[in-house]
Amino acid sequence: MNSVESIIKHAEQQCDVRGTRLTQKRKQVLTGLVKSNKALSAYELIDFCKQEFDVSLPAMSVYRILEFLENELLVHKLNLANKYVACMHISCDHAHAVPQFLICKNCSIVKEITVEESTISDLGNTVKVAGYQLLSPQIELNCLCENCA
Amino acid sequence: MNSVESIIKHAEQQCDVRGTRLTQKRKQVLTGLVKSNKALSAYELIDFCKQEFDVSLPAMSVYRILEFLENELLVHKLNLANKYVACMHISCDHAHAVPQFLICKNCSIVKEITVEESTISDLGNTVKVAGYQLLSPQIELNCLCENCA
DNA sequence: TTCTAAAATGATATGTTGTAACATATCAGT
DNA sequence: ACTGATATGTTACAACATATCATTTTAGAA
Repeated sequence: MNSVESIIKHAEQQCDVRGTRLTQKRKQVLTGLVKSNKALSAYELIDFCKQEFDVSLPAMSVYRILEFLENELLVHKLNLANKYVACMHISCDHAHAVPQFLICKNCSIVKEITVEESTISDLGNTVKVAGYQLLSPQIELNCLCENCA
Repeated sequence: MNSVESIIKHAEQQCDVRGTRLTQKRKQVLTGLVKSNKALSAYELIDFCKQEFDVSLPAMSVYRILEFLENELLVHKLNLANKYVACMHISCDHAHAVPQFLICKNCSIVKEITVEESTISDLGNTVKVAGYQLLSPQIELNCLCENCA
């Protein structure tokens, strides 16, 4: 079993535990993200499913599926790029910290990093002092990856 | 002279110094951002110019004008919200640091904050270690403002 | 086993943000 | 007035996203 299949398997088990269903189409969309190994837009995922599985998904379905996968913590939405990326830690058992993302603006390869706890709490503190309430501590940064730099 | 006019005046002088022109339409778009006191989309600015000045701007023009204003450091683009906001420091003389933004997801009011230098350099360091190159150290965070919270 | 309610998906239309490509207008200096 | 640079207009369309209503699938009850 290759690593993609292994990750999907894990995702399926995770859904089982949570009492949700990783249907075929959800599996296909997730596969697209895992296989491509970078951030894809909803419309790129439509293309992937068409080419890979000969399945024509309407945009609406893809967005719903992505929303589901996000709720299951299998996928992250990158607001900075309007793209979606598979969570790096699907196959890890440990609950992982708030993700931070480095997005290559050129090739959409994403690095999911862990920022020092102290850096995040510094940031949270600054926000609090400003009187604002952080909706999500997810930080996204536009970068160039090693290849594209 | 009210504060909006005063800010526009400053912007005009700033452009003079830099040898660029703050034309009427550019002034109108900038006025929209300064007056509204929050982040607006290009299309919201079209509406503003129509209502306020009875000027019909095509989208393309607004995007070009926003690009110009960004280059002049009068406006910031918020990639997280796909909106634009007037720089808080147009009337300040001091050169200001890299801006960080708290965006109220509900009402689009934006707080431009200064994050501890050390927090930023921590972040930059983490990125470097990950092998990525930061394109812009601008951080944008989805929040709720005091009113909307 | 069939029925039913909930969940999932499909179909269509439309809204929102943004750019490409090319045309025209305006202004500053000769 | 002419010219080159800057600014703006026009049209068409690409890319991202949601609203609404219809249909299908599925899990479990009758």
